[in-house]
Amino acid sequence: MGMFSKSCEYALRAVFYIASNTLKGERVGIKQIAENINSPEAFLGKILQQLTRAGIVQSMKGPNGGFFMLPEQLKRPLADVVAVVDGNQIFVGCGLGLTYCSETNPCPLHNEFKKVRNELSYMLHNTQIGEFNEQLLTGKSTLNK
Amino acid sequence: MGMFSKSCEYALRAVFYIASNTLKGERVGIKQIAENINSPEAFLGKILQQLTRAGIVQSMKGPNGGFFMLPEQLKRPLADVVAVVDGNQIFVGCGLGLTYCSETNPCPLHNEFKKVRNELSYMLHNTQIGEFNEQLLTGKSTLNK
DNA sequence: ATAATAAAAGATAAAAATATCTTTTATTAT
DNA sequence: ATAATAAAAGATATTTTTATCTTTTATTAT
Ligand code: FES
Ligand code: FES
Repeated sequence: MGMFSKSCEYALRAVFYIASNTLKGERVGIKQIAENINSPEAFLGKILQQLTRAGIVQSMKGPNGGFFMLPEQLKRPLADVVAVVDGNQIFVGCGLGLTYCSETNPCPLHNEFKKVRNELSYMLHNTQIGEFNEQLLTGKSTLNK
Repeated sequence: MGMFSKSCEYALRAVFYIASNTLKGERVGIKQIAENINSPEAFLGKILQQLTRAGIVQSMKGPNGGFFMLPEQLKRPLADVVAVVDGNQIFVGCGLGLTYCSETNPCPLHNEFKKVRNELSYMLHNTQIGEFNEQLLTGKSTLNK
C-alpha cells in the first residue's frame, strides 16, 4: 500500500472532486463521484458518510440532492480529511511502529523519520482542499486512472 | 496504520537488532529477536524467511544457528528492506492512489506529494542498516515498547 | 549414527480492510 | 398526499493482512 489507506485515497479524490464541482455551483451524487474518481460506488458511499458526519463535506438527500461544500470547508486542510479516515498516526506515530514516538526514548530511526513525517504533516496542514479546483476544472490534473 | 505495513515495521526492527548483534559477533534466534523487538514470534519467522531469501540477512539452521549479517549487508540501505517487504509503491506510487504517478497526467497533489515521497525515498536510500549499531548497543535508542 | 537444535516450509486461523447489498429516512416534484 | 430520488444506516461478503500451528530440513554436538 502507499502512504494512505485506500479509503483515504478515495476520500481525498472525492473531496477534490466535490470541491471543484462546488465551485461550478453543482451538487454531485455518489454515483457521479464514483465514476469520476474511479472508485467502487457503495464503498465510496460509506466514506462520504464519514466525511459528512465529520463536517468535511455537506450532503442533501432527495432529488437534486448530493454532496457539496461550504466556502469555509473548501479552505480546510487536507490533514483534516486524512485524520478523519486514517487517524493521526501518520502525523505523530513512530516510523518503526513503537507504541508511541518519543524524544527521550526514541527508536533508532527517530531523527531521520521525524523530518520526513513533519514534511508530510506540514504539507497536509498547509494545503487546502479547494486549492486545486481550477487545475481540475481545466483538466490540468486528473482524479481517475 | 503508519507509513509502513506492520510486517515492514517488524522487518526494520529485526534487521536493526540482528545488525547490532552481528557487530557483537553473535547470531540471534527468532525467539530472541521477537522478544527484543516486541513482535509475535511465528509471524516474525515468516518475515525473516523473506529477508533471508532476498539476501538482506543470513541464516543458519541447527544449534548455534540463527540470524546474522555480512559486512556488506550491514551497509545496505533501509530502502532494500522496505522494498522486499512492502514493495516499491512507497517510492514511486501516486499519493492519491492513481494506478501510476505521472508527470504528464498528474493528480492534483502530484507536485506537493512528490517532494515528500522523494524525501522519504532519499532518506531510506541513504541510511544504512548498520548505521545505528552503536546507539543500539549503548541503549541510546530502543526497538521495543 | 543419534539426538538435539533451530530455521524453512506448509497449512490453518483470526482480524482488519475493502467491497457489496438491502432497508430506512429525508427531500423534492407531481 | 404520492411517487421518485438520493443519502444514511445496517447487514453481509470478500480480500488482504496479521498471526499461529505443524511438519520438514539442515546443522551441530554427543
Ligand atoms: S520513536 Fe520512532 S520515530 Fe520517534
Ligand atoms: S500523479 Fe499522484 S503523486 Fe504523481
